[in-house]
Amino acid sequence: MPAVLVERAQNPAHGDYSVSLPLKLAKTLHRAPMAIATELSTAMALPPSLGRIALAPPGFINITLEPAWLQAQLALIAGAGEQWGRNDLGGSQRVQVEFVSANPTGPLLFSHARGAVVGDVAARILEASGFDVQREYYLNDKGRQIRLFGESIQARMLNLPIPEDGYSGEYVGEIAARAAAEGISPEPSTLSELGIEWVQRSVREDLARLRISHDHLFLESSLYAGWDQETMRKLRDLGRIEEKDGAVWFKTSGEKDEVLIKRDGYPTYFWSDILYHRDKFEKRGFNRVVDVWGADHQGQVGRVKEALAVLGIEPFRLTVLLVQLVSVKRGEETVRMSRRAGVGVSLKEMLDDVGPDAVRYFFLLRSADAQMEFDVDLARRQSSENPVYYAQYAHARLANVLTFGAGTRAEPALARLDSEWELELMRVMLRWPDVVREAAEAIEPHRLAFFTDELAAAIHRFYKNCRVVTDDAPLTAARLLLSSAARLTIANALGLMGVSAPDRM
RNA sequence: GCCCCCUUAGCUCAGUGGAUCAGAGCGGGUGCCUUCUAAGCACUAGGUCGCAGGUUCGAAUCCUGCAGGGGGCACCA
Repeated sequence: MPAVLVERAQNPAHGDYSVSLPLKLAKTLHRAPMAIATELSTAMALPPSLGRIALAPPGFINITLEPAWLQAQLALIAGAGEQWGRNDLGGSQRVQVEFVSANPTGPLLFSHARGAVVGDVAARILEASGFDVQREYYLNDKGRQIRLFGESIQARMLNLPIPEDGYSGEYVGEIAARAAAEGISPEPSTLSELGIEWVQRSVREDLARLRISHDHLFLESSLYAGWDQETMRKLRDLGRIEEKDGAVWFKTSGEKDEVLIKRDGYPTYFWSDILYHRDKFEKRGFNRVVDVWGADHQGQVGRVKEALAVLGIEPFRLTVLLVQLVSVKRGEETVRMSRRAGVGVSLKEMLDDVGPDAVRYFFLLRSADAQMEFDVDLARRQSSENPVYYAQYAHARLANVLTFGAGTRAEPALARLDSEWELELMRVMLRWPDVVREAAEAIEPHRLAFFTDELAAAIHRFYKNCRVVTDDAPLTAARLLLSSAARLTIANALGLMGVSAPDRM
């Protein structure tokens, strides 16, 4: 028995909803699809006030919503306020979204911002869908990179050569200068602490400008206060641990095993990942966890999930969003961001250049799993070509007209909202709750941006073709109600994306 | 060699089983401001949806193979 019963009609000419079940049942029932459609449609007993049913070959049942029903929704939408579009998919399940989590050895690059925006909006979507969400930042505050970071600062303080694979950015000099000014002794461990503090402040500032903040900071070092030994014992009991060549290995079910603790005594990132994720599920009891990682970490997904399975945690509870690379296009020049190569544009620079709204909206106009090119010249333009302004302008126009018509006192003549533009606008905005729910189910933030763009188009067409404030008070009142519902819808959509919805532009 | 993502209009990208679905934005072309913001609207693009097979009543959408781009496959992070 096919599961999907009612879906959105793909073509507006076919109505609002479409049922293709007859086509799916035809084979198993050995009956003509149209005959099944006829039978099903009579059994559906759709209230006539809601919509009407039509059959279409080769076996579709189409449902078209009645204008009166659409019109009656406006007051409900306008009255729902911030609740409009929210759903209860999550049923208060606890879900953690972990994102950004870059090594604390340097300021954020623009490429980090993509994951930051995707993670933040994923969190917002899940919140709007009834999940109890925690935003977590994971801080790698131990390990080789941290030691190198401290040594690099020390080298700058003492005018020594920077160690091999060390950090050479300008900010390292700034940190060294500050340490010197405060009379801090040039010990690498002290200096790395100071450096992390400095970097974290910079990261928080950049993220704040992007309207992102986390609920919880998790220190990697906290995993090594007993939890590591406890987990190691458990894996040992499960027969998954082997000591070989001076290192500690995790025995996988596949060809090659994985090192957990290196010969030099340092843990691998894999080991930290295991401890960290076990902590999330077992110690802190999250029902689900969403991690936002760069695409270059793709290879770790499988082995982390395998380790979770070994520890008795169903792997499906962990969703890893792999965010693909970003390149930055300025004029004719394209810069590919690469962490390895150490080239890249800083987030701060881009925020200064194009502002948070454009950064957020542009990232959301691409699905996370597609590599993207960020067109700086387009994002920077304070004019019509810029998609951000298109959506914000739709909101500003409605806000303006609502102010302009605020004195209207009349019973809205809802039935007169019957032009193609008015009905189209109602149909688009009524999709909003489905968009939120589907974005939550798929964890695909970009769906919000594509919906917003469609909604903005419907708003602009309505505005162009239907004068709102006129001498005709009942019609004016009706159109103001429509404007109010539409303004609320696009405000909520922009709000879920963390993009501002200005009243004036 | 193996694994993951991508390959759709000049450019950047949506759409991942359904019926005029071959789309949007940008760029290019042409119209539209005496009335609530023209940061807008209306027309205008002929792209074998990388290629070849397969499954299906039906494939951009699923399967297989191949090609191209990117990312992984370390006792690196």
